[in-house]
Amino acid sequence: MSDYDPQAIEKKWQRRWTEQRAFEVTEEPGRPTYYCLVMFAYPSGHAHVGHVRNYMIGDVIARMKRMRGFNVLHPFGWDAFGLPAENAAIKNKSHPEIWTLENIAHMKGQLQRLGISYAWERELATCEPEYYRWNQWLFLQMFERGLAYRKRSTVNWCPSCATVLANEQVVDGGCWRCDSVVERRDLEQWFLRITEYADALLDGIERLDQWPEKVLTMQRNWIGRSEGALVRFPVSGPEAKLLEIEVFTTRIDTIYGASFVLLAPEHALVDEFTEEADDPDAFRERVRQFRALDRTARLTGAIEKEGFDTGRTATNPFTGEQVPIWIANFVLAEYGTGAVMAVPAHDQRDFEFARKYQLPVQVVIQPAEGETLDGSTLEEAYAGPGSLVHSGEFTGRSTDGAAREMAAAAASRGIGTPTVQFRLKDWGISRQRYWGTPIPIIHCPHCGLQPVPYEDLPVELPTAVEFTGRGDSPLAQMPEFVETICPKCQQPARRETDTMDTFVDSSWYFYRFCDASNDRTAFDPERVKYWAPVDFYIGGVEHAILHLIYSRFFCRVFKDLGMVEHDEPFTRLLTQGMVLRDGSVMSKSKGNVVDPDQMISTFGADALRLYEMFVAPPEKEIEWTDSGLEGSFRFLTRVWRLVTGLEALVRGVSLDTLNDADLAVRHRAVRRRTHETIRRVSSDLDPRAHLNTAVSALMELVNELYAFCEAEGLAVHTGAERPDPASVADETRATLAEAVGALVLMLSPFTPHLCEELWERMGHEGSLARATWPAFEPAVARAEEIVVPVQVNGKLRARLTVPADVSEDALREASLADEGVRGHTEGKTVARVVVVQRKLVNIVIKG
RNA sequence: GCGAAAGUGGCGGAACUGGCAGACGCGCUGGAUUUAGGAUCCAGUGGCCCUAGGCCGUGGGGGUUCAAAUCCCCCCUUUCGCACCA
Repeated sequence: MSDYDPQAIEKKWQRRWTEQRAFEVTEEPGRPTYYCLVMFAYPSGHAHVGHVRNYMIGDVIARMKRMRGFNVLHPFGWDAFGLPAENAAIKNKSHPEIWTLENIAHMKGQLQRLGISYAWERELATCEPEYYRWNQWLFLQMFERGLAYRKRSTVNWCPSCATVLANEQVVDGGCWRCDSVVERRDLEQWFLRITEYADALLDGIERLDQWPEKVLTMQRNWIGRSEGALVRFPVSGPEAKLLEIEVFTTRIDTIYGASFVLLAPEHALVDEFTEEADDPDAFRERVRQFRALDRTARLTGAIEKEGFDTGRTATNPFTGEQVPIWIANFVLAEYGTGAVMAVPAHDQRDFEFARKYQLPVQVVIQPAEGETLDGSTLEEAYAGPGSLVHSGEFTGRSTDGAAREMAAAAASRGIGTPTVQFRLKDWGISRQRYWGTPIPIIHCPHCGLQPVPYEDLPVELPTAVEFTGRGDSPLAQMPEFVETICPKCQQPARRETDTMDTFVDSSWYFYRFCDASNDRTAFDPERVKYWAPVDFYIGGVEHAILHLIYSRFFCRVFKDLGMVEHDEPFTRLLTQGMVLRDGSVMSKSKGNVVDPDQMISTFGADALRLYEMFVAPPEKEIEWTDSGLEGSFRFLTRVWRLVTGLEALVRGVSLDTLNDADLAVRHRAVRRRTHETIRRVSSDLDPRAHLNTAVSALMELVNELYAFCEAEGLAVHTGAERPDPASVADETRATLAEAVGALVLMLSPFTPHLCEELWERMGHEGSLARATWPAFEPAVARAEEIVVPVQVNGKLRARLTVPADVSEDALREASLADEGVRGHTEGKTVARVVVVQRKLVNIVIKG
């Protein structure tokens, strides 16, 4: 029987933490700081045990760091703008704010029932004007610096969400949120010039040595830097019309093999050529067909490569030869210049195209070894290194360095320039929806785009809005919002009715936490300097390119504004694995969600917390199992029985008199285990963040203490009776007091309620939240005797118990003399004895 | 197709720097306690051989080494990322 009652204990301590404001923080100069952050939450309604895992990892780290003397900032907030709120409002004929605030209240309750040690006084929600006014402020700062600008462009349009998506939000041609097939639309849009920082963002990756390599690779790919050259091919035709096709190539070293030029169907010259074609209608129709091709298929390469001859030619500026100009469906208008030089011998796509349409294939690179390549017999393009052939004055050069040299040559002849291209595009932030930050711009028919004056911020979202679900922006339908006065000429003007992408909100919230209630600026740079950058950031890998690249971009903008001093916002990143059930991610639609409240009411928050930390390392996916949770609960019951059973014995016992020299072997063994556990748990938590093995070590300590108690005749293991302190030796009581104290302290980041309760029962004053992490004493942990395995030819044959300070020679002699070993060495020649001090002996024999 | 990570008992996982493979937990088996069940406690639990004892064993094959889950090469599988980016 156990009287462990998690519900009562958890309620008691949660109330006490709140009353004592145990986790609120202020700046304390001179103390080391630690900023532990979990990605804030979208208030979708209910947190499930998958979300919760993220927060628990953060809480264990935060609590541990606090006990190790750090001033820990561990805040939480809400990524509260976004489409689901609006959709729910349309469906329920309600208001997004009502839905959002209700969800926040519910989820906050869930988190509080888990006993997470947040600095709740810094809680923020991005839908509050007190927050989003600073989005507007930052937007205007960027507008002033040309980092926010407006342009007409073809954009990704999600028909279901009725809004624009950034490139980063299009996944496999579908909307990242609802999976609808993304369409193309031409719209005037606001962009943030993230490309200005493309090189800086790429270079910064090199210094992110505490980020998972996987995330860095994804960011590198996303930025997609490639060095190459722009080269102009003059179009042949009437001299009055000097047309040129500019191509981007990374392989200018193959330009002597460029035997035709390919244009994207959307290229500007295509319309020109259409008009001048022999049969403009037929030409136009073919172009139309290409342009109408499914965009997803074009982007993913899922279409057959096709093209047609424009009938025009251009001059290869290096060879002077006339090469045909074709239009090809696989050439992308949005990358480079929308035109490419085709070198079929050395590019597989061009090769397939050339073979299909019988276009010439000229080999200009010969590999150093193997057969000599021949354009007429080639079976696939050769893209490797080699030396240049048929390349005019460059013949004989190695591909190594030739590209740089030839780009320079192109530049000096005025036919091209070395250049760098990025796959990264500027970030389109306009959204034609209501529930987001209004873009603080006024369109004046006379003065053009006018920023809303800083003193008029925030531009607040009007509350009396109708949600029709019609698809156009609700704000655009509200004359009282739209109609305004131009701040410059005082004439009637119109407000911008688009709102900002919610990723703007989440790109700097970690700074706002440092100074959450500031109503004069976004944040005080001094306060951010005190806490930031974030030391440990924990969240899902799904944000590897979206949120994490935008935040790195904003960090640089703030640095240029003189508001932050660091280069990177997040020093260490941990991407936690998802919690699966029946092999798939938990979701409402699959009906496989595990509700934390239900688990809490059965087993308590502590058991849930422990289970999620113990089952696997934080980075790994885990499969939810009820029996695993039961096992964790069982362990906590064991801890409860052990500590409450010993409570009277250890209360008030001084550890000062503990001295190994006076102790029996069995007591020394317990102390050794205690300190060995302190060492292991400490390093498992920090820096390794292997929370699962830290828990294992604590379980081993508990097992050892049970065995010790049984051997000492202390009947705690059955819970049958509580020993009388007067009948137990002082050494035993002190040994147990040390062990149990360390156990409760080290377990407390995982199961804080249980440990607080036990700590109090053990007679300690004050909350564990402010207690000190146990100190590791190497001298105690060091064993006087060690067990050394002895191998013969690599096979384990004996274990020797020897003094810890045994000499190499003595160990060798003892090994050779061991009876079990001699059975294997008898009559053989010992060729060699490998002795690894304190670790192992390996005897190598022959014959 | 390219790139990265991973593959260890019935299951989740451990083994940190090349040094006792399987810690810890789940599950299972046996025992104690109990009217019974549950709970609890104790013991056992990689496979094979009848045992003492031994042999085999970290996806498969090869290699380096006194010694390999760990390092190298080839192959297989899974997961993730990228995918006509010129």
